[in-house]
Amino acid sequence: MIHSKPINNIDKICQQKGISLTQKRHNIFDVLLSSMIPLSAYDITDIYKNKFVTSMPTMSIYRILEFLTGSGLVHKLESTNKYIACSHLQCDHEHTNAQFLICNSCSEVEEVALTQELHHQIEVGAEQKGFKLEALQFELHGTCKTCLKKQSH
Amino acid sequence: MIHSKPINNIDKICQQKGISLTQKRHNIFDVLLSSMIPLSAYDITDIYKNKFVTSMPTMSIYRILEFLTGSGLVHKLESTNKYIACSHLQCDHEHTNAQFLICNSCSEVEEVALTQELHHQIEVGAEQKGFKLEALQFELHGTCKTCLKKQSH
DNA sequence: TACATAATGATATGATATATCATTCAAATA
DNA sequence: TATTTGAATGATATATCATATCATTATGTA
Repeated sequence: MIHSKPINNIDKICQQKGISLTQKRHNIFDVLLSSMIPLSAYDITDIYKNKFVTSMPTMSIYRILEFLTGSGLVHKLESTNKYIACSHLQCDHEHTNAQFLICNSCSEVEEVALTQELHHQIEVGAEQKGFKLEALQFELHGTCKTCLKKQSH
Repeated sequence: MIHSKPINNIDKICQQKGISLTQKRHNIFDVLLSSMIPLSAYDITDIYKNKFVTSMPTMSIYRILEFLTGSGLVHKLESTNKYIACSHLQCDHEHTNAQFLICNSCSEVEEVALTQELHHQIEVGAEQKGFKLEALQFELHGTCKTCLKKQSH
């Protein structure tokens, strides 16, 4: 179990950042926040219907996911095509350099900030090839602590 | 233009590695090798038809791509859902740690070996979280040398 | 209220991918 | 050479992920 603690002050954060969080956007964020594992837009559709009784079209969910990822509240995992709430919203630093430890066994994800040091090294490596990096997002697949323990039994 | 030089000794390499490269697998590999940019399975379907006159069902192409990626001859870019021929087949080292510089402007990709140093750092960072890494694949998005030059004009 | 703009809904369709069963090919052996 | 067997490929259906577009509704402001 590598899930991080819930975020309760999302409204305050959004107010500070000037992000307009409608009720529905808030709901989608809540669905992601309540989930132990990343969800697809269609997963969210199903969970939303159960959780909020009323249903939302998947296309609206995609739109809201786009808004939430654009605002930095949610990340999209490119390697699995799933979405996850940012677990570093409390921090005041930028989150353009995220590193995700994705467990192939239980699907849980831990979000880790990339160290300045590491980021710098990678950037310099790219620069040597004449390549200008944009935001980094590393998706590291493997096995989490809990699943490793289970396997060793 | 960051494309690497073509690989002519693919058959010899496969023989050495014990990879059974059928004509059709060879053809798919050729399509990828001839392309400056990563291709989707459906892209390959179209190109294959033109290049080899006869057509191959996309599902067969998926199967062959699975074989080729499993053999290490081809990489799948998770961030774009496209496939690319490995450009380090000549080398005798393992290619479990690849880094791709993906140009968002021209779509060309440069495959760079991850340094032992960097790999080690990342592995240790993950280990500190109790996380056991599998093969690393970093997909770095940005702008390549050529496109940067063009933009500055 | 009236207007303008942002947010959401509805519908259609495109793009990527897997599952399954049938058929063909190719190597090994009788 | 004929036969067998397993690997490779074809065909069909369908699941999954995603975007485009136009219509409608909600919200803030003059």
